[in-house]
Amino acid sequence: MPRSKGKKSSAPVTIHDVAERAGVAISSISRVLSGHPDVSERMRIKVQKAADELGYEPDFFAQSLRSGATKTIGFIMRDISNPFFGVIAQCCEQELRKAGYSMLLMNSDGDVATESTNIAQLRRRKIDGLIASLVSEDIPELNSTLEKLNAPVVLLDREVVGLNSSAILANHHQGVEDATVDLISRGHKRIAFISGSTRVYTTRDRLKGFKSAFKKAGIAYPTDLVSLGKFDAEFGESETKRLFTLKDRPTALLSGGIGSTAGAMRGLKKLGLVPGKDLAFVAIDEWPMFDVYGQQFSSVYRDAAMMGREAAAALLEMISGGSPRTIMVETHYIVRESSTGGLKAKKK
Amino acid sequence: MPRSKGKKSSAPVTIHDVAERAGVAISSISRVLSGHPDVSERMRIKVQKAADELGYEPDFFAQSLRSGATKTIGFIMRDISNPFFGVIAQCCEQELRKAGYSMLLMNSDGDVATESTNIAQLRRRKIDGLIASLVSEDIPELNSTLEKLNAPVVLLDREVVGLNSSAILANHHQGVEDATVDLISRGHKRIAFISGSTRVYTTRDRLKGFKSAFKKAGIAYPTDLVSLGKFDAEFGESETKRLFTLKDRPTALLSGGIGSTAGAMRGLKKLGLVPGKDLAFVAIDEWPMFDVYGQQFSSVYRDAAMMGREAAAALLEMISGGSPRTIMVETHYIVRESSTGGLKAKKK
DNA sequence: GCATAAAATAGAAACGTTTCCAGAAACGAT
DNA sequence: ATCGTTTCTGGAAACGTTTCTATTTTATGC
Repeated sequence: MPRSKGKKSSAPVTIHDVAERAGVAISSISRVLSGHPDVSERMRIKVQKAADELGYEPDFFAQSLRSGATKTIGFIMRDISNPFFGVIAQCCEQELRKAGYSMLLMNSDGDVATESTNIAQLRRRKIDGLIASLVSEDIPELNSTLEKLNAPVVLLDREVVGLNSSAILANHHQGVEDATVDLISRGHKRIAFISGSTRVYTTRDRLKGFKSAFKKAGIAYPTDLVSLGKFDAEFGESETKRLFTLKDRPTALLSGGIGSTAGAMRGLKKLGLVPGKDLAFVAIDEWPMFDVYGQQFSSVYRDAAMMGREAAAALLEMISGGSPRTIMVETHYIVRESSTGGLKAKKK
Repeated sequence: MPRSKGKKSSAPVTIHDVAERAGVAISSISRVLSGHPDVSERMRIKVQKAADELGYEPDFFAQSLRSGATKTIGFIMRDISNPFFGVIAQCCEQELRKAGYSMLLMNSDGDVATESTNIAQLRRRKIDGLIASLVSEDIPELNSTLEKLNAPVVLLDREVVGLNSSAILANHHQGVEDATVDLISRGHKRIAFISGSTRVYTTRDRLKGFKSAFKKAGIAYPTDLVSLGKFDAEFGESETKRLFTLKDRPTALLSGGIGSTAGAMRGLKKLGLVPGKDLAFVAIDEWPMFDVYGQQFSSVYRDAAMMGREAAAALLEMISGGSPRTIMVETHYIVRESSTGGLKAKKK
């Protein structure tokens, strides 16, 4: 008689309790509840009844320990408070939940060490899959770290060579190129470009679009106005201030990533420069509500919700044996007020 | 000889492997690694060495199954893509991670049924604690559902009577009252008020501040201009349109919650009404970047980051045996351009 | 009715830990 | 030396499942 007789009603009910109540073996309980085919109708009913009466809920840890599947997906982002990532996370979680998976969320704070600690933690938790927006693509031990996870991986906006993972990539260069072409056609030559680290695809692909627009126009791109470093607001702000106090100051600005854009806007404000008037301005990635704020900001738009859904879909596919694949998400240049200005009434 | 000899190098290394390598019992491994005091220096070194050499990482599920502690915190929000909740989640996760906990994130999508499914899921996963912003406070079975979790709970901006949980409450009424008093003092009487469901503390406390401002001014508050229902943008937009096309249309608007505000702003835009000119406008809760957008929006501000940190702290405290407590977070009325306008050049 | 196959069930061995218990070694005091 | 303590260690029993194997029951074909 291993377990006390209902003394504490709060003691969780286990598979043994159900077996005792139904008068059958615990293996039969397991079989019924997991939908095993070799089960008689009589048994099914008897077990179901006992389980319902006791309000039995299988213990997750015991199940996972035995079966190996944890029904848990790791999700690593630089910073979930970034609304762009927030939308991705939300859509992703919805899809995963529908499929019976739960999401373990971790912020990397943009720090390589934190990220690697997080991955280690997720490995110990035996996650069934990982969705991540990595801090950097060229960490030496990255591939082995991810492979040791022994679980499918979906990367968001990252290209890691030699890794057998799926990827959701945005076609940044197209949108940025369109925007830059437009600015050039309006007469701009001194166009500033601020984005994050070149250690990630995002920045490299945006830069590609920027350069290619200048190439098409047959003019050299302004190397002194390209500032690549970090994605955070501080960097965006200080670089904006630096660039727009240069002797030969830019007439237009493209700022990349939601953090950079926030910083750039603050910087401009402090300099007393108004987008759409004192300079032309295009934000790469939209802040929520970009469409309704008083000031109309142009942008290079991409659909975060779709990226989240696609990431979930790709991961679930791999979990059920599918092969990794790369999904390309388009970006679109959206022209609003702020694309004008900056050219001292040259045309009007 | 229960386990194969290093045939597959990818086979995870268990406590048995370490024991074998160090030539000691598995119980000793466990004792060393969990920092048990009754362990000799010689043993400690020997075990540590073997564990390091093999790169041993304890299996999380086995640990949890045996010890009962999961080092996992559930986190339920209406919608993580809401930047306000995003900031809370981010700060919360940071604090919890520092303490060795991981965060299981679930969106309730503002739906009672989904929320309850999520809680059930978290119960099966035996979480050590829950932080939640509930859909509603008056669900009949809510208390028992949460108590069955058998884990400490911290509620965000919710008051559930008879539940032994901590709560992080924002002092909404103060900020809203200040804002309303200011609007009244500027000459407004027809002030519209849009916020979410009265089934949660948030709305009720805001309404309290709104009413109390009118009481102080000695005038009746405009019951026909108070619209309480949902927190989402659709509601905010349609109600704004309805209220501002009334015969006796309001001259000012307070919109509550980040979603409502988004909707309200869209609605105003579609009506061609400009905040700060055609009406006075105060947002309750700030969107990120409120300080830099071209249009300057007044707001009732509260510190989301602090709420996140406090929530984590309160939960960790309860996990280590502390008692539940209620933390009040102040709100502040921040006056910007949009507080002006709406009064047909009455004063100038 | 009987042999044979198929279906259903029970029992027990995992899964990888922690923790309890008992025994061995070390230590000081007599 | 001997005896009690204390300190340390090994063995084994949990934790709550799933799954393998063996056994019993039922169905099938003659």
